[in-house]
Amino acid sequence: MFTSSEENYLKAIYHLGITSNKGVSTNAIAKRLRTKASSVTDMVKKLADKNVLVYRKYQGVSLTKEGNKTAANIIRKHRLWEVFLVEKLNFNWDEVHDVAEQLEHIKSPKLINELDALLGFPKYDPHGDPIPDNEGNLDQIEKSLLATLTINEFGICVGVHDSSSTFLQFLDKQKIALGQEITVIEKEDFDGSMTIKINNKKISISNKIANNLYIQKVQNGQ
Amino acid sequence: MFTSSEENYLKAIYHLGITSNKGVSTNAIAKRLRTKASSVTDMVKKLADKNVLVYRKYQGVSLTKEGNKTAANIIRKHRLWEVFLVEKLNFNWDEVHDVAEQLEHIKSPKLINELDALLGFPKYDPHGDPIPDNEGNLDQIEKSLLATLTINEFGICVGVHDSSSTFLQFLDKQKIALGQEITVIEKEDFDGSMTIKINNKKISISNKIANNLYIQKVQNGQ
DNA sequence: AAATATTTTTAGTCTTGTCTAAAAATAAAT
DNA sequence: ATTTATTTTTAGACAAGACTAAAAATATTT
Repeated sequence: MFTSSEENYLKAIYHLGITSNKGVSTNAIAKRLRTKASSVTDMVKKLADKNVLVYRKYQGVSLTKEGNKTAANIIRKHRLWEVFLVEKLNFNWDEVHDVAEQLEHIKSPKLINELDALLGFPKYDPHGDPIPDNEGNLDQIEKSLLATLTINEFGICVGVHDSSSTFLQFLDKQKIALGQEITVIEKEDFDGSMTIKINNKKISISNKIANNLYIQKVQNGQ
Repeated sequence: MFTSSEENYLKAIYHLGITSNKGVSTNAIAKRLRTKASSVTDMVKKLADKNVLVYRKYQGVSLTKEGNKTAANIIRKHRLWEVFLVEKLNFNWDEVHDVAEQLEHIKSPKLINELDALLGFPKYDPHGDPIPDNEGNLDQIEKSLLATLTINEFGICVGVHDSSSTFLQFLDKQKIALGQEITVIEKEDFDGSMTIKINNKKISISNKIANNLYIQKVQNGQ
């Protein structure tokens, strides 16, 4: 069994490990958890003793098979709780994160299995992120950042890269939501902004926005 | 804001304070929390500094108004989660306690208000214990221990005194559940056991059982 | 009321998870 | 290939919350 703190480290390392295929650095973990590098070194040694990660001094860490499964399970819980909050308790998608951070540490296999059933075995959380199954597997759909689409390409908005509440609230204001069809009308070379068609309206969005929205291409895609 | 540990102390003192109108003793708290008296003294000083209880050396403690409200709120959360587990997640009433002990420490007013609404604003938990409202008030119904009923008295089973899983499982086996009508047929002076009618069957129960079942009298009662 | 038993508190220690400051290793730059 | 910069680790400290053992206060007996 792991403490909440240990679970948070595992989750952080899992997320950071997805992008880099090298070991995850001490500093990267410290930054993500808003803690100090020295604290990370301490914890990482402890987790290595517990066989959930491999640690070589100055070389960063990587999760073992067991560590990976453990981390995926925490993320599974986090995302299922997010679905619950939105679907059953009328939370908006920008309100769920902090509560789910607490709920993810509750220990009860029955609880999470029954919750999964209550929610109808969802495959994605309210931000479009996939929910790992009990074995830690998650199905990755083919999705592209909106910024990478070319003119006339279109698809369904299926996720956000940044899930900060400021970004999500911005999307709410612009009436941009998951499941909507988006077509690229125009792209500006100068600042990377683009005009898109959504809800049968044309709106202009900055490059930063386009780099934080995931689209599942419907046509012209691979 | 309080730590989980502080909350557990407040809850314990609240429960112990209901019976005794004197200060709650250090040892009583220690026993209930399965900890040592010295640990209790430490924590009690800290809580006194936070103005949730009054502490005088060697005289035990009592909750302040604020402490009482805080404790009631934790119990409110605990019992609402218990209802959720039974009503929505197919938990049996003997399985909910440990999970609710974890869930009660989750911090989110919106979460608990929405949960309350989802459950239809229940007034009692699965063991028949009343759920405090947001102000910490709880409605106490008139209930008596089955052991105190006299022959031919009858009423509805509305709660259990002991909510250990062994007792609850015993009740399941005997097909005794909340909401059922129970009539006292016979009482044995020798050992305090009694014969009762329930589900149109006569069964014999020990004094210990009768001392752990709450009945709301329907007739002959006050 | 003195003697004994019990309860409570104090004093000091331990573990977990964090921190700061300094040392050591690695990476980058001239 | 040295020097400089960055990253990482070590060493030592601290707060929270628990513990043991001893001292002090309160209760109970006789």
